Amino acid sequence: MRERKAEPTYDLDQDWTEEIRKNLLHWYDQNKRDLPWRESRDPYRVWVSEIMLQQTRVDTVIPYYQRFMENFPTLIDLAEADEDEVLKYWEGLGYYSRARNLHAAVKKVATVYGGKVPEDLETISQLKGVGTYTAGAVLSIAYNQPEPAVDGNVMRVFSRWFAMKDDVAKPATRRKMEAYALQVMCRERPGDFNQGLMELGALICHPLSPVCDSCPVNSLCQARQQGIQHELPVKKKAKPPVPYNVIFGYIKQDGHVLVQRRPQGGLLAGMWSLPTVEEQKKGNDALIPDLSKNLAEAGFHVEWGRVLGETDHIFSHRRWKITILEGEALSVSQPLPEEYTWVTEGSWDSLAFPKAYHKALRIADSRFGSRFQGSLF
DNA sequence: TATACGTGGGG
DNA sequence: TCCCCAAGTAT
Repeated sequence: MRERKAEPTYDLDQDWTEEIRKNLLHWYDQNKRDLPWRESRDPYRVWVSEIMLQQTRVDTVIPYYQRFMENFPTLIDLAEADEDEVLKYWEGLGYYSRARNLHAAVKKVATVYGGKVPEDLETISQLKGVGTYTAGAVLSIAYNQPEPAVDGNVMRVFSRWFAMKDDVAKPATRRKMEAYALQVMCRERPGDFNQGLMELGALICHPLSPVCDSCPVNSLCQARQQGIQHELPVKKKAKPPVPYNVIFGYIKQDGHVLVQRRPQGGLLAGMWSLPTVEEQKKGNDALIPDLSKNLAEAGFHVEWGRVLGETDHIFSHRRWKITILEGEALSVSQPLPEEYTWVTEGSWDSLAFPKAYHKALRIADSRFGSRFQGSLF
């Protein structure tokens, strides 16, 4: 067992605790949604769903989860897959490190743990991409262990139940919430209790307009009693995205387009792209020599042509103002550097591209009138 | 501890 | 258009 750090304990009123468990579980039994990952308690299936659901809406995840499970029905299937295939099934979901970490972790489980997802907190927490929340979620849902699984929903619910004004953006606040969660936890039904908390946050205890009239525990909620449910949770505002000028090179030769795998770390790590340069201050024109230089260092000499179009793409932390520039490869590196490859124009769905590049490829396709038909998008 | 890391939906 | 948000983790 992992040693929990010495967190303060909160001696909650016993009657309050029992009533909240009873009301929450009863409400969950009556109102829980039919979701694909609730059809079994297979630890692998629970695990995949929890990774996909990180910072991602349920409605967005459902089709991805179904496609993923049809193609990788068991942990061994996923462990034996190529990383490019895994990324292809993650294409468009975002936070792509989740997919690479999950794949690496599943391979470790297959080889080191005999294909069985670890059942103890210490071991499962060492797997890539499995943090405090995911460890608690898998252990409670799949293995019925009384571990807290405190996500954004649970923090919102708790901040209201206990009228807490701690900033939920701070890691220390979540640790405090986990201490509360351990106190309130239903030891008989840990998985349902954790899911009930999250379901309440998702269906009733909304961020902006909580439906307190429909809440099964409204009489037990301190924020409601004080009429401050709309003021909670307290959360520090995020910084706005930083604008960047970006150029995508759409470089052709003999009906093929040059594409490049992005580096293994950082933004869109490991995904395919068009050759790209980005800069905060330079204008787009000033960026062209940088792109030429990058390509020359890889052995490509390019003559630039028309601007094919422009588009914007907003990440959580930066905003790309993209110019798509047509180019013709005059001379080509032999052999082709590892991170580059040629794709037949229009056949983009053989590789996994993030959304920003899908936008650009769609613009280029509309220019050239090719009949691009992506299989997923 | 604060920041990087995607994307899409809704008010 | 803008802002907030959504089942977090790694560093």
